[in-house]
This record gives sequence, structure tokens and C-alpha cells, in this order.
Amino acid sequence: MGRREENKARKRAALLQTGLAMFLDQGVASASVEQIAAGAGMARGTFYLYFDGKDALFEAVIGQFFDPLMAMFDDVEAQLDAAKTPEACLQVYQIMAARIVMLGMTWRDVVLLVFQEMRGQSVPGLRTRERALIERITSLTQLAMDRGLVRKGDARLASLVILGAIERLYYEVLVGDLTLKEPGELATEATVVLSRILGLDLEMPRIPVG
Amino acid sequence: MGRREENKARKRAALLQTGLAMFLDQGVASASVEQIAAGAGMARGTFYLYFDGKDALFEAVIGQFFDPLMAMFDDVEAQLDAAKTPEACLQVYQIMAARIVMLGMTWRDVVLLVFQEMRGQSVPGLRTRERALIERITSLTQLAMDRGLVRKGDARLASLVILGAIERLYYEVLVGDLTLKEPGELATEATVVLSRILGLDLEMPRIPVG
Amino acid sequence: MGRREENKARKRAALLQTGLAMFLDQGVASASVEQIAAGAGMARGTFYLYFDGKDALFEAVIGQFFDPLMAMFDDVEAQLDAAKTPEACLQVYQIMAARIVMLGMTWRDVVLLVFQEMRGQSVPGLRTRERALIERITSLTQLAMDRGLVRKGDARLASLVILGAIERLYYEVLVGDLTLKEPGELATEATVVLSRILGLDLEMPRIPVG
Amino acid sequence: MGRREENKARKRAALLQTGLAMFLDQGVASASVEQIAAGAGMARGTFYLYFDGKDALFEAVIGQFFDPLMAMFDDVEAQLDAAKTPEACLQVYQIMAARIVMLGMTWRDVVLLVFQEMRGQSVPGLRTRERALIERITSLTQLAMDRGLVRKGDARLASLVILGAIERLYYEVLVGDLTLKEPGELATEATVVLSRILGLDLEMPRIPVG
DNA sequence: CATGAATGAGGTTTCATTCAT
DNA sequence: AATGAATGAAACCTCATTCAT
Repeated sequence: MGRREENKARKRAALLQTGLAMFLDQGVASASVEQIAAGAGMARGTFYLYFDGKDALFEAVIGQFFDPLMAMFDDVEAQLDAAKTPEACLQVYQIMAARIVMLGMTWRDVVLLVFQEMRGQSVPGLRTRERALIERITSLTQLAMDRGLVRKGDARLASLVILGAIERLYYEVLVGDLTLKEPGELATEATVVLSRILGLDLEMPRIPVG
Repeated sequence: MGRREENKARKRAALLQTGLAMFLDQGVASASVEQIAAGAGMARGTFYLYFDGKDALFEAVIGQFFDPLMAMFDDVEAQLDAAKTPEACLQVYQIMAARIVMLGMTWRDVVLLVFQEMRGQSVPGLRTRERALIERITSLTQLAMDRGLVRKGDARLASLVILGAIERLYYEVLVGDLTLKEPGELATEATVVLSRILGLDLEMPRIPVG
Repeated sequence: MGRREENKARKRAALLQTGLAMFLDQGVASASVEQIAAGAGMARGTFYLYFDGKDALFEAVIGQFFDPLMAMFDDVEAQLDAAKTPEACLQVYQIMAARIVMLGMTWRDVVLLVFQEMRGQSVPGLRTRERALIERITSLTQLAMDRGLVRKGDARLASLVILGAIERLYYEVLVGDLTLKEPGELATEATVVLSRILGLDLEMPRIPVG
Repeated sequence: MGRREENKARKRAALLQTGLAMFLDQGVASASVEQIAAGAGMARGTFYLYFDGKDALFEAVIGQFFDPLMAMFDDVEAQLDAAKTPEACLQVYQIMAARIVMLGMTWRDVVLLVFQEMRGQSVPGLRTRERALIERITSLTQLAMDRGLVRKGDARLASLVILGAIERLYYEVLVGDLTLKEPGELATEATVVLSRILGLDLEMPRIPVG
């Protein structure tokens, strides 16, 4: 990468970082392009050389987390299709859990930002992404039910319950109001909730995270 | 109530109602005082005779739900203190659940608004209220654990899991993406989650709601 | 008119006047709302209580001249329809000329502004108005030709020639590069052009203007 | 011309052409250097290697028409001074008309651009050029009057009338609202106007144009 | 020669809030 | 009690021009 590209990439990264910080701090609605640009060490106009506007920056910021997440789901879907036995299926499931937790840890603040803005009106696109997420989780649950891996029931309801529970736990952790003993404990807790709700009584070996 | 007070109360109510609608529709940040006042059939300036500003209106709007909710918790706390047997304890618990669901149904849109703005930065007071709510739920769970009503464990974690699960279910219902067969089914589902998470195996008679 | 309405009317008038001056001075494109508002003795925001934006102000400004002008043409059309003899027809024609000149004198600067912006791209609506004007003039000329009042020929061409000639004369007068002996001389010159182009050899009594 | 100069000239020409197109399309004020440079296949910065700025480009664009026009007038002036008989004078006059029409046809879009911007405030230099043009035409008319070629009168007024008439005709043709049967008809019409206004009754042979 | 990143002034518009009527 | 005119801060975005590479 030449000197120019390098510099450009650095500035773009600075904007993503400062934008994230400002969005988190004051909400997307009241964070201003001016502030963000200044925080990233550049003039207002320069901002527009890198992003089309505040919304585009926001999209890029959360894309850092959402894009790999969705890519991962594509991956999982393919693996599940290929899985022949319940054990293979379960393994896919577990690895997925571990990958989600790792992504969530890597993009801690982005996830927090997503929590912050998810139900607001500032960024309507988020609800769409959320819905897509729910659909994918539900279809995975349905698959697990169909293959007899878990207690049968309403896959949608169960998925929502699990999602809500983990969401809330994660949120409290991120906000600092819930302190777990070690980074991987969240995955463990998630697994517990999962097994309780889905009536999973298989022995589930713990997956090391981080 | 005299003619004057009556009129005043009517206008205040109109503002609360219009404010709620606008806040829901566009978010607190972008709803304008102008719109709200006009929607309530009065001029911009008049608005300020009833509320100190947009934030004050928002506080009043969500207070309609939160104040009775908190009052109810005061009530529950007192009753729990007075309960001598596990059965009495359970009964308090169940009545509480029913009252919460009824409150939530009565103030449907307010609750939706709270969901919308809860994690945003627009109204910082909300996080405080949320925290208070969590503390109360946790202490109730702790009490139930102490009295041997439910499986022992981390009361905080369990409470968060339950709260998160119910929250998410309720949210999907409110948003229209989850349709339940009858109004009371949410309470039933909540009970199921509760029993699964807390290992409650007592027979729980269904409580009629609404 | 109450004190309030009076004040409001005064401010609106001030904006029209200042707007006209600024538009003339720097062109519509580079005149700023800020300047105009300041020039009219009010804050930027106040401007928007009176007009929807710069374009709306411009429309209002030129409407002061164009609206009466078009109304006058409606009038003339009606009168021409009612005219039974060539002499009556001619009289209508002459009175029209006098009224146009008077309007032009009354709204001197507005007309100058119209000249300024007419062929530019800033205000596309102007070309439409201009076209309407041309059509009306053409149909009047056609009528005069049909009734044998003037030498027959291409009414459109003749009208354009006359319009262009008078336009240019008027423009030079307004800009200050052409000084006529007395206010009414423009009307006289216009009449001369008219008679030359249209081959009018009737005796045309001079119409006093102003 | 060396390879370098050739390339340079080609780029300059590209800028002139693209600039003309953009200026016509959106007006000088809102055409951006960015667009023009991009349209001419080069970067923003490169533009400034060829022109001092947007205004300089505009000057150069209209200079393409105005410079030959003025040079032609120098020419005409010299020829008129040398003309000894009225017939020679008239011939000069006619050739001039033909040359003007040809220039106008060659630089069609430039002339249209001049019409567009002439009375605006964007480019103050235009009014100066226009004034110079008027002075020259006037002095030619004066000369023709002095030599008894045309009916005597106010040379300035007559010149303006003729200029205005032709201007308007040409404008309507360029804008597409007036369609003439053949390219040269505009010259014929101009001649008619001229003869009517100046009382020219000499036989004027038609000059082939284009 | 050519580039395009950077700047920052400048423009339009919205809105919470105050205050004279 | 009610009004709505007035304010001015603040936000977004564009663009001519400069300058290091």
C-alpha cells in the first residue's frame, strides 16, 4: 500500500472509531458531523470525502459487526446443510455460539451501539437487520427441532426467548452493570438458557472462547 | 373540579396523548413541540403552560406507566414482607405477574415508547428507572430463592434472563411481528419461561387477565 | 388591521423590498437569506415565518409585477372580444400599451430583476411566464392582422421583433445607459417601432402616461 | 506543434467544450469545477493548470465567440473608413451581416450561453462587452445615416431596436421555440427589420449564408 | 505534468424556547 | 389563559481553491 492509500485508510479508520465513540456517547441523532470530524482530526468537509453523510458512517460502523455476522450465518447454513448426524448438527451449533461470542467481544462497542439504536427511529435499517437475524436463528432452531435434537415446540417463540435472554445479559455486561468472572462465562450462561428452554439434556462440552 | 381545572386537565391529557403518538411515530428527538402542540389543538406557546419542555412531557408520558408500576412494586414488597408461608409468597408473585401484564396492556403504546427510547441517549432518566426495576425484580427472585420456592442459583442472572426473554416477546408482539392467539397468552408464555429458568415445578393455576 | 397584522404586513413588505434589492444587486443565486433577513432587520429564522425559502420570496417579488400584468391581459382579451370596430380594437391596443408602460414604471426594479434572471437557470419558472406573455402578444397581433388593422404577415415573427426591440430599449433605460427626454417617450418609441414593423399608418394620438 | 503542446491544446479544448456544456446546462453559478474537470477526463487539480479558475474558463469560452466578433468589427470599421461611395458602404454592411450570422451559427451554444448569462450578475464582464458591441453598432448606423444611406434619425435608438429585435428572434430560434424554414432565414428577417426601422428602400440582394 | 486529499467559508433550513400582546 | 412572532444556535452539505505527493 502506497503512502497515500495508507494515510487514507488511517483516516477512514479514525472516522469509524471516532464516529463509534460519539454515536455511543450521545446517540446517533445528536452526534454531529462536525464533532466527529474534529475528533478524528480533520475538517468538516474532509469527512465527506470518506463517507456520504452521517448515515453512511453509521452504516459502515455497524457493518463492521453485522457483515461478518451475516457472513458467518451463511457459513453455518452451509455447514448445517452438510451435517448428516445430530452430533454434527450440535457441533455446528456450538461453534456458532462461540463465534458469535467472539464477534461480540471483538466489536464490543459496536454491539453496544446497535443495542442503543436498535429500537429507536433514527436508523430504520436496523430493524430490518434484526428481523433477518431472528429469521435465521428461528430456522436453525426449527432444524434442531426437526432432527429431534431438542424438545419440540414453537421454534419462533423459543428463539425469541433465547435471543431476548442473551441480549439482556450481554447488554448488562456491556453497560457494566453485570460482571462475570471470566470472558467465556457469557457463552456458558447462554448455553444454560438454551438447554433450559429447549430441554437439551445432551452433554455439552464447554467451548473455549477468546 | 371547577370548569377551569377541568379544561386544564383536558388540555394536559391531550398533550400527553398527542405527545405519545408523535414520540412513537418519529422518535423523541425528531418530534417537534410545534407538531405536538398543534396536534393537541393549541399553539406552541401554550404548550409551555403545561409542561416545562419536551423532556418534561416525555417524563410525564412514560410516568403514566412507570409510576403505577413502581407503586405496585412498593405494594408487592409490603405484601411479601407480610407473607408467612411459601404459598402466600407464590400467590403474591402470581398476582404481581397479572398486574404487570395488565399495566402493560393498559399502557401498550407507552411501553412501546419505552422500548424505543430505553437504550438510546435521548432520555438518560430511563436507564435509571430500568435499573431500579431490575433491582426490584432481583430482590423478589432472591426472596423466592431464600424461601425455597424456586431452585437456588444466581438471582441476578436468572432475573435478567427472565426479564430479557419477556421483554423480547412483548416487543415482538407490540411491533406486530409476533401474533399470539389470545391476549393472556403472553402471561402464560412468561410463566413457562419463569418455570423453566427457575425450575419451578409447582402447579401454577392460570390467572385470567384483562 | 390590528397592531399585529400591521406589523406583520410591514415586515413582509420589508422582506420583499430588501429581497428585491439584494436580488438585483448580486443575482438571485448569490443573494443569501441571511443577508436579506438582516437587511430587513430581522433574524435568519424569522425570514422563514414569512416565506418558505428564497425561491418563494423571489416568486412573490416578481409576482408583484407579473400578477397585475397577467390580470391586465385577461382584461384586454375580454375587451378585444367585445370590440366591434377596428377603431375600438386600436383603442384597446393603445390603452394596453399605456398600462404596460405604467406597470413597468411602477415596478421598475422588479422588471429589471426579471430581465436579469429571465434567461438564466436560477429560476426556471420565468421562462414559462415569458412564453405565456409571448403567446398573448402574438394572439393580439394576429387579431389585429385578421381585422385588417395592420399589414398582414407572420404574427409570431412580428410580435417577437416588437417585443425584442422594446425589451432592449427598456433595458437600456433601466440600466441607465439610455436616457429619454421624458417618461412617456418609451411609449412613443414603442409605438413607432410598432407602426414601422406592422405597417400601421393610422393616425395614433399620443397617450399620456404617468 | 510538439507532442507536448498538442496534448496540452487537446486538454484545453476539452475543458472549453465541457465547460460550455455544463455552463449551458446548469448555469455558470451552479456548474462545479469538479464536474467540468471530470467531464473533460481529468482531475480537479489539473483544471487549474489550464485555467485560473471557473471565471477564467468562462471568459475563455465566450471569448471564442466574442474575440472573432470584435476582430470582425475592427475589420468592418477599417473597410467603412475606406469606402468612398454609398454602394461600397452598403456592401460592407451586408457582408458584416453575413459574417455575424455565420459566427453565430458556428458558435451557436456559446451565443446561447451569452444570452443566458448576459443580464445576470454572475459575470460582470459581459455587460462591458455588450456595451462595446452596442457602441460599435451605433457608430456604424451613425455613419450610414451621415452618408445618407438610410433615413436620418437617432442612431442609438435605431441600433438598439434592431439589436433587440434580432436578439429576440435568435434567442427563440436557439431555444427551439421558433423554427425557421432554412438557416439563412434569420439573416433575411434581420434585413427586413433593418430596412423597416432604417427606412432602407434600396434593393438588397440576398446574401447566401452557410 | 497530474493528482486528489484537505480545507473552511458559506448557504439553507429546523426548532426549542421566550415574551409581548 | 392563550397566542404566535421572534430569536439564534446548530445541523447538514457543497465547493473553489491550495498543495504535498
